[in-house]
Amino acid sequence: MSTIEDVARLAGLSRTTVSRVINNHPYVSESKKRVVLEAMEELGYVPNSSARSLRNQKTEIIAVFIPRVLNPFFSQFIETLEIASSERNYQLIVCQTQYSKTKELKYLNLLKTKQVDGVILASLENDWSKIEPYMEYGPIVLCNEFEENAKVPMIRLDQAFGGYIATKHLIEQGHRHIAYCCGGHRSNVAKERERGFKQALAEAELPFDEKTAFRDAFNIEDGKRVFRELKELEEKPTAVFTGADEVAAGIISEAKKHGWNVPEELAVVGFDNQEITELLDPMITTVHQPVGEMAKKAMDVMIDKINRKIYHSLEIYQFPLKLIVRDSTVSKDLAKV
Amino acid sequence: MSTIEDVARLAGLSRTTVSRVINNHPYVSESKKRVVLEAMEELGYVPNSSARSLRNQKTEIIAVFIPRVLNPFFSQFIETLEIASSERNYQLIVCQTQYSKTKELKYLNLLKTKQVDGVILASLENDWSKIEPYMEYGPIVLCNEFEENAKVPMIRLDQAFGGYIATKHLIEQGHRHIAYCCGGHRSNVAKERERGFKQALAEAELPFDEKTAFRDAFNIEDGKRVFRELKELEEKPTAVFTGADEVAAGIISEAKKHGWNVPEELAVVGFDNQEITELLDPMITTVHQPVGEMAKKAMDVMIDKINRKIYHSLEIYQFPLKLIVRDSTVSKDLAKV
DNA sequence: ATGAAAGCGCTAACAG
DNA sequence: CTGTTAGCGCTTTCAT
Repeated sequence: MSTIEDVARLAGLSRTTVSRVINNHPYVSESKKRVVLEAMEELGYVPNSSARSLRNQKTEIIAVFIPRVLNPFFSQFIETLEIASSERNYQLIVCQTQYSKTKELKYLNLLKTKQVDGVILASLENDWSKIEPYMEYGPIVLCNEFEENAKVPMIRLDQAFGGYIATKHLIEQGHRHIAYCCGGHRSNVAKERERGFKQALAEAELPFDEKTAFRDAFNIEDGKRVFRELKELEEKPTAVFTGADEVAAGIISEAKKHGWNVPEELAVVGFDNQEITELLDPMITTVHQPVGEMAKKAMDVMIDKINRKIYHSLEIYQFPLKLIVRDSTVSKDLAKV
Repeated sequence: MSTIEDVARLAGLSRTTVSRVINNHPYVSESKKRVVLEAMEELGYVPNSSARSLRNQKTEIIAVFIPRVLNPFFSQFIETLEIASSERNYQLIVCQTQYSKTKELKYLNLLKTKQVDGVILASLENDWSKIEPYMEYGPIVLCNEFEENAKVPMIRLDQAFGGYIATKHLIEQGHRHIAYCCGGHRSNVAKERERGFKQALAEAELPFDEKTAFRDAFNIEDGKRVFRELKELEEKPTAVFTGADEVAAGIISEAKKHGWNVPEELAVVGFDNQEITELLDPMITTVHQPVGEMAKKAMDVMIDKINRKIYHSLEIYQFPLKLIVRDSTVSKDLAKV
């Protein structure tokens, strides 16, 4: 492993000059620059990043917190975020909190130990009061998940609107009793969706039925379970709003297995617009979230915070959601009439 | 940000002693140890990891190369790998090569610049001769993807066996003309599967039909395209072997849209045993891969290489594959008879 | 059992 | 335009 010293010696110059060449500083004559470049080439020299990090107090690494990668929403998020970070010459450390407060706190030490320059939180397990103190050590940006009274940049989606348009669509299809099925008790994302859901009901003067409200549905299996509970109910809903396409897919798949017709006997809306929505029969009506744009924005904001070194600043960037109507809410036969 | 110096001063001791306490070295009296611990606590001291990395020539970070996270096989891989690394107190940097040679090479510089302690390659774009030189700078471990004549640890799955059992199963169902549909021309994983596929055909004295061989199918869209090409053929196959559940799902979905019955008119086997295999109707017959075990083993081997500092060592760890028979190859009606 | 001092590889005042 | 020098925060000989 050759060092800057070796390069300097071979080039017959000082470390400073070599450093200047590496960092593209001005005031280096073309001739010496060439000599340095040749020496670097000959030695296969590359600057040691630990040394740079120590000296510059900057690692060029960003950590992103998510519950888990396997959740397609988060895979998609990570996919774009990694591309965005790579384009900006940052590396991305992925931290899976697995919905655990302890893990989240443990990973936050990356900021304290200066192993990363900043943290993008796409999920939130602890109370904000537990997180906030870490901002002394570096920028934290909230993305997707958010917190009403935190003074940090937040990149969010208009979840209330998402809940609203999906529910309104179901009401327009004539449904009067719509089950609510989302994930995360503490999650503000879920709370906002619920708010939108309730608003749509209220506007149509429909009551919210707590007996058909599920707040712990995250995956396919949960969806299947929800359907099984639903079908045992006295007063069965005719439609269900879900907070994830996987949950919707689970409900639909289980419903079909029990001989129910979707959407005729049970209409289902998903959330996220994942690939499976076009794979199932019926194809799933869902709410599209601009995950990629959100990820890119989060990365830009993060890098801005790192450069300006101002961490406590309330900035809100909100992206719109869009309803995508497919067959799980609108009968194909009906359409033909 | 307090440093080891601050702690030493507050404790009225030397940096050396503080360092010994941090690293749990022997020869520190209990009393002084307590004093140091208290001082650390009071200052909220945490060792700076850049300084440690520089001094110890170790970052405790591992990079993993995959084409992209969105591919469910790789999401699953990353999910387990991240958990495994976290358990061993390593951080994981995710690098998406996006099937690009240039990107792969660019990311390999992480090893050269000492930003990571090692690289786990789960995909491979460049010729091994381009990769091998980087082993001068740190360990490279091959996982999933492999290379016949590389002298490195390889953690692999018995892909030839996977191709073999899936194909044999189709033959046992009476199929005589089976399409081959996999991804990656250069990939040894794909080549091995093809070898297994051909072996099964050979044993049944069936010919391999190059006209129904697709070697560029990776996702749902590709699957749909493959079906559309298949159905225009003069001599249509009655079954198709695929290298990914997404591809299988695409084929099945498109086949159903065109009014074909699966498996009666076209039987389909997937690969990976992803969640969607149980979601579609028919549920997809597939080959289960022990991704989690592979990931864990890769992490263990990597850490062993880092600690022993021996990089060029040919070690092969192979995990078995398993056929999971569902409805996309065996008619449900037939089963009832 | 504890401390003084050197040095990991790099960058940036400062001086010239 | 170039070089000298100090120091980022830590660990580890080598003394004592």
